Amino acid sequence: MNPLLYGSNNEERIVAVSQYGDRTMRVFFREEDTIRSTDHNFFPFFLVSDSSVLRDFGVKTWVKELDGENYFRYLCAFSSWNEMWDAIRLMIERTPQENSGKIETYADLPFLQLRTDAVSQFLLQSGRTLFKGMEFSELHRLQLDIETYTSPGSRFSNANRPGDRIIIIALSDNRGWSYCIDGKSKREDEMLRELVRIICEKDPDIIEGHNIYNFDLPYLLTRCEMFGIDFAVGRDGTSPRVFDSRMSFAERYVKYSAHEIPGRHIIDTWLLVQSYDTQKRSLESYGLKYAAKYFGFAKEDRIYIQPERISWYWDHEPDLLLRYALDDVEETRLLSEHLSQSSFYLTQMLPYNYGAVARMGSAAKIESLLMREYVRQRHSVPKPERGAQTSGGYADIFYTGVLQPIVDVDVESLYPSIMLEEKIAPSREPLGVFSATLGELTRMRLAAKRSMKAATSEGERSQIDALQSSFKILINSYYGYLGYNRALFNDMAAADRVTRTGQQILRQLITAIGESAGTVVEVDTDGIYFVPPPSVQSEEDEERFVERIAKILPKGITLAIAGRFQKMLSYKTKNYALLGYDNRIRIKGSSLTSRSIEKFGRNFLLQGIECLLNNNIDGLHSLYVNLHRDISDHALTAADFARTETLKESIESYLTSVKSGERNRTASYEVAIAAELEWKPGDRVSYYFTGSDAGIKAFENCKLIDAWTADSPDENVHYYLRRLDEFTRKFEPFFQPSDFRKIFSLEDLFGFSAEGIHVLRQHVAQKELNEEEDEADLSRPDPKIWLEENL
DNA sequence: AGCTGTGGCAGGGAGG
DNA sequence: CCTCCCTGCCAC
Repeated sequence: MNPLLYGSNNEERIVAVSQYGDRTMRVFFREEDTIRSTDHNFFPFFLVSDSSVLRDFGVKTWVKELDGENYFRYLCAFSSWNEMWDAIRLMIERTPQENSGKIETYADLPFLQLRTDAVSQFLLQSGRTLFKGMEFSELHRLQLDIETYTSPGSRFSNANRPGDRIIIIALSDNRGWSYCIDGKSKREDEMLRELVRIICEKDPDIIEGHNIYNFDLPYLLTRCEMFGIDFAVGRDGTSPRVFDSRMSFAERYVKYSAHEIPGRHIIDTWLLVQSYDTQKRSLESYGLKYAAKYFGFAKEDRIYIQPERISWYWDHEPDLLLRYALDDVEETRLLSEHLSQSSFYLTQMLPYNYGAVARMGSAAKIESLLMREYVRQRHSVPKPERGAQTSGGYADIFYTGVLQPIVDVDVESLYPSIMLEEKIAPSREPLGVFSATLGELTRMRLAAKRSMKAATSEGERSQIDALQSSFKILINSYYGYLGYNRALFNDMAAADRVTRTGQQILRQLITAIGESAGTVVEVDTDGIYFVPPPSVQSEEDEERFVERIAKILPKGITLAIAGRFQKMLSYKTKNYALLGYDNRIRIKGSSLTSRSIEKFGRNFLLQGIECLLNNNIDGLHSLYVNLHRDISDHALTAADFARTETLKESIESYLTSVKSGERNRTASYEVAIAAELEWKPGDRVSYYFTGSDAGIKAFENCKLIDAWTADSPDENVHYYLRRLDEFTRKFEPFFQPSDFRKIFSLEDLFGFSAEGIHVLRQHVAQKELNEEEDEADLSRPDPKIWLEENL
């Protein structure tokens, strides 16, 4: 049976499994020797927090009390697979709710715990919960947003402070209905009761909100508790279950309070926006208003009210605030429509419900596919392998400067293709589910892409696109799963084989392009930017050229043109700018564009790069002179020179690691502590530097951005002029030293002449393939650089 | 109660 | 000055 389609017919489908009431059921893996010998390590067994759960079901169990740190009190194991299977079936019949959880090993116990919602790892839930065979448009989605009153003098709203309260509850759905519960005509307890009534009557499948986990739901629950109201919005009449959770987005993670409403699913567009941004990296903030504008969902006549002015508007212009709140829920609906569809379609393939899938990382998704099949075939599963990958993608730069024209070629789905062609899979995965599902997902994605071409309406297109992108997300995670040190089926050596093969393929392509008289400028993992040979003129020529190069590739690996550009400014590895044929400039890399770079610096770099790409040396000079003057004259505002950084640690863990000398004090944390901000890891803080000389200690001379006033500007001019110098130095590789000094000097505008100044193109010596620890190499001061003719 | 990976650049603190 | 180490941010 196709593991991806498991449970897609009614015979195979198993209804939701979980604990009942406050009785919790957990799944454990037990060391093989206790039950049955096998070539693998673990069998699944149950752990229950209350053994009477199983006794109630008449299951014969072996119960042992644990002591010490383990917070579960009882263990139960089964003497045979059939007994366990019977127990699962019984539970299924008797327990209608859902669960959630995770995996953890206990070093001192022969158990591997699946703290995850016991059985959702193993078994499919009801068709309605997994939305098998349904379309996104069939869901009933309700959007919710609350506005709160903040007592004077406070910076943040707080559900526990006297005077703070809910003033508006804005609601809408995807069937054209919208409504405001208005605190002018109702008491707050009446508002809350009305909300519970409306949710139960409307009976939506999904409840959506922007930052609903961390703000709206906790606030609502706190207020309900104060009024003694049961927030019973579950389909079974129960109130939400709350637990702390965290979601990781590439290098950072955010904490949030997950809520589960029985029978419904919660979608937090704040999390979805961040998840989207880990791939695109183009959002400046994750706020609703910014995100709605970014995606083009903001109406022209949309009302904007600064968060700190909400209470004022409530007192003076409540009607405007009502419109504002309705605009919020509408934007939430549109955002969610755009960002949650792929999770919806993924749900149909995974043994998790929609709300869980939207919160889950990709490794957990892959593992659930594997686990489901292993349990179905009643096969034991391995323990995670310790260790780490040793290799990654190949990245290199061959030229700096302005080059043209540019073709960008990508090896399509490099790592997945390698895994399929070279048959790379976890070594401890005898059932072959890894390769089978990867192959099947790839096949389904190609089929979806083909049918997209035949789609007639825009709605159909976007639906198929969501489907194929949900395949893509999973497919691209298979490689990451191999190297994940907590994955049950991980295989570090296999992960290394994948990346090494990828590196080889890239090097082959680089050689082939060079031998065909193309000029490779920059490469990274699976893509190459190069200048085609002079004989290649038209777009068709380029296509033929790429086709010819692609002939050297192994079977199953395909090359495609990912983009064509007028010019490229190549700066450093993973740092470059592109000038498209649409005259748009795209800047890549943390040293040229980064959210932690001050706004004035980002603008300076952007405009400077624009000048370089257009060979406008005069413009570059005046850009520098003007900015230098503005900084000196205090003509910038706090928004221009503020630095915004993410606080990745909690205050406790920051202070602990500073105390133990593990890390140094940092301005961002110090400023947050000094201002008594209450932050969660993942929150961002904006600050600026004060003091009167450039050699300040940053963490001792910083203030929150709010502390700055135009009347008494106390930003450290010397520091920011030094920053400007740091930004200009990024242009150093593009000019002769004397030209560089001329351009970035305060010489009078009319005295400056760009004559004779050219943008340099330099060849950068390629990194050694095998870094041999050889004396000669170490003594060499710098990579060899050849100066070449400018363009 | 949860978490996919490596490679690369920049900036700051601390100590030589 | 310089180097080391760390964190943050980004490309893929």
